[in-house]
Amino acid sequence: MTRASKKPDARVPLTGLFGVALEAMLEDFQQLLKETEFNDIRPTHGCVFRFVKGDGMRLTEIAELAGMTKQSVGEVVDDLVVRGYVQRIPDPGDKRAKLICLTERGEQAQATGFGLFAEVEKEWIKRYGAERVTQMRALLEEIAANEAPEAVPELARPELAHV
Amino acid sequence: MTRASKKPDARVPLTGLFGVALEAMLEDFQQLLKETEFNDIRPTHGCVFRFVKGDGMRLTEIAELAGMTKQSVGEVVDDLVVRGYVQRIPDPGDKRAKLICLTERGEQAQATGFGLFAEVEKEWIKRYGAERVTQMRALLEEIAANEAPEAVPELARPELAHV
DNA sequence: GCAACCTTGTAAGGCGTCCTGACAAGGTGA
DNA sequence: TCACCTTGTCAGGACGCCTTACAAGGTTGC
Repeated sequence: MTRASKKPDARVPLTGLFGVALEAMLEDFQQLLKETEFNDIRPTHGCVFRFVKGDGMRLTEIAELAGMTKQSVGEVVDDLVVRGYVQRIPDPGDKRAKLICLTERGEQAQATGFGLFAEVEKEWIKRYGAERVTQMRALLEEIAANEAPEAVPELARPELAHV
Repeated sequence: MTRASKKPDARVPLTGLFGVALEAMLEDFQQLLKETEFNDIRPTHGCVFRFVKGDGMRLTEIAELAGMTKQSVGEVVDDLVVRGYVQRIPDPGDKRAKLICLTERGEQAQATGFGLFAEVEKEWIKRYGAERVTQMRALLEEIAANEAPEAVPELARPELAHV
């Protein structure tokens, strides 16, 4: 205590705490996912599953949402095609473009994934308290909508939330 | 609204929110760091700066704390040596081992880094409210101490906090 | 209709971060 | 002393992402 004044900023940086929380939650998620038939899905695939909608999206659009290059997302899509989760169908209105859409299996995987995320969150609510977790979620949603609106279109444009 | 019941789990997963918050805060930090003389420090270097203490630590120990392999941390240390932030001195009590310790420049960088993290947090408190951010930090600290105690020794063993 | 320009997606190659496997040198306990 | 463990390093590779360059297809203005 006598030396406490020597390190006024010695608290663990918030970035570290975010990182630990992210990693822990992702591990819980992967653990649950491993028990399903979709156990070949890796975190990287999330950049597609998070955004792709039923009626198909263009690579360019997904890349913008994910904040990645078209090439990088293209690689992920290639992988998901091989695994049977998505397919590229020609855009009827533009011969350059292809619509990336979920296969039936892909739809199931997406629904399962979102369901498991909800499950993990419920588990954390049990562990740490509903009020605290809910408050944290609310703040994080506000932060996300503020700091990276393009990454969370559902929050930035609430009118699309039920599409 | 009529279709709201179709997607009960359509909230943005917490992992995504953690990721966005982490990225945004890290960017704020790097922005500030860029203005200092320590602007060649990258996020990867954090695995050493976060843990290394004044009187030196072994590679093995840092690797365990960081949850990485010795080889990976060794690579980071190599880089930090080249940049003049740390040095390896032979362990007097064990000829196999080397103590990794901060140079004077390294100590300054570490202090600056922790200071900037505190500054960014203050900025976020201004933006989002002291009470909410403080509550979030408290919860995150509890989560971290629970889910990955080895990664946050200060929290898991509070008696060391003022070392 | 056509030339200049933009958009969409892909191919090729590279970089950074992390891993696994194998090992030499040094410590440790029977 | 011998078998075994620990410490750190070398070599090689996986993975996720990037940059550069380009062909094919739209779009705009004349």
